Amino acid sequence: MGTHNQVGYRGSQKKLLNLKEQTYLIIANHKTMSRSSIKKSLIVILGPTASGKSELAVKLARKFNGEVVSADSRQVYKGMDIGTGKITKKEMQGIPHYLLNVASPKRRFTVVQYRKLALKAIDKIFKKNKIPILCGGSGFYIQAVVDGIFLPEVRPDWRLRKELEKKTAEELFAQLKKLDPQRAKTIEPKNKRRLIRALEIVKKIGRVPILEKKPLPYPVLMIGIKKEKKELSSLIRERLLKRLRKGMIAEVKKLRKSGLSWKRLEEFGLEYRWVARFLQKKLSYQEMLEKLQKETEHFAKRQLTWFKSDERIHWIKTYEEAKNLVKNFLLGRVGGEKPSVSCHISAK
RNA sequence: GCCGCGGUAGCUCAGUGGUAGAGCAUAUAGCUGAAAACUAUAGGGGCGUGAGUUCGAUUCUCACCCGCGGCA
Repeated sequence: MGTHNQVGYRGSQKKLLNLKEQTYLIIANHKTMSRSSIKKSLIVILGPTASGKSELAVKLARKFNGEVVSADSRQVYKGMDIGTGKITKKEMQGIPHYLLNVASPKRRFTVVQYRKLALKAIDKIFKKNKIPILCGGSGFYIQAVVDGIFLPEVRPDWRLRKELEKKTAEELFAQLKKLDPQRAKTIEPKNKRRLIRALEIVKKIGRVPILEKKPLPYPVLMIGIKKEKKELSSLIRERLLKRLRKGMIAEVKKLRKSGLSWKRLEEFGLEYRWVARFLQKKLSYQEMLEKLQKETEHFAKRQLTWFKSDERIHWIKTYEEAKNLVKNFLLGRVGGEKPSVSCHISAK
């Protein structure tokens, strides 16, 4: 858990905020919300899968002169469209979208790359005097941008990882404990993937540095789409059937043909994992449907677990609510009871 | 009707003469360069029914009930 609080951020941010608020007040007074006077700020749309994030983002972008930056760890890949529910040209309604199709599925894309590209995109949008809308369901990616997590400059070493993969979690944990007891204290002792990464860092730079965070220097409004569990489950079902009708299985076949291994498809999870298993005749069509439904519901639950602890998020049910939030946010008086910006960890 | 196999957690099944386990499901949580990935925690069972053997039976014996397969 985040025990290492950076109280320092709070203070400096507050100062920043006050300055901003004043600016906004002036704008509000003059009732001149013209493009050129909009100050830097970021809107984040998040929520569980199938909750309707993309649509909301486009609507808000049209209303408030914004552009969308995707925060989806799978939509960054080219050729993965139907299975990831990537927005279509038509659905974009002329609103530019960034961070879609920026990577080849043959290579592994990571948060660090995402963060760099996303910040670049956001900057580009600011230069056009527009409002960036970060939209997606990958909590880690959103956090990387908004809280500015700084991960150690150690690139993945796949050869080393393959070596370490052979060991058991117990062995890896023991090794880490010896080399970096500090990190060993907080790591999940049975999570091989994390243990391997930690050792990778240790072997390169001695120890895993304490996580650094540098929140964005401008206000952020986080909006979460709230859905009842039952409704979400039926949304997932409908969407799944729609994807199949649109040719999701053919898409996976095509990816396979383009040279992706079954193992790689497995890694993508959900639609790609289960369609791949179906294509390998490891289960029936019906079983695939059932599995996919369940797994997607689980995924949605995991997403909510991730977002739940973040008190900055304003949970909404309708477009109207979102619209009002954004309006007030841009006027500098967003939800008085809730700080629009606060340090993620200190909120815990 | 006869023969065989089976009846254990919501489901699929392990298992033992000293009152039970796994996977999945359900609920909950974590997350330091794979995050749709990866990892963990919890609840839940008169072991088909009745009798017998035994200090003790879910485990052995018998009868019965139910399911599946074969023979008639």
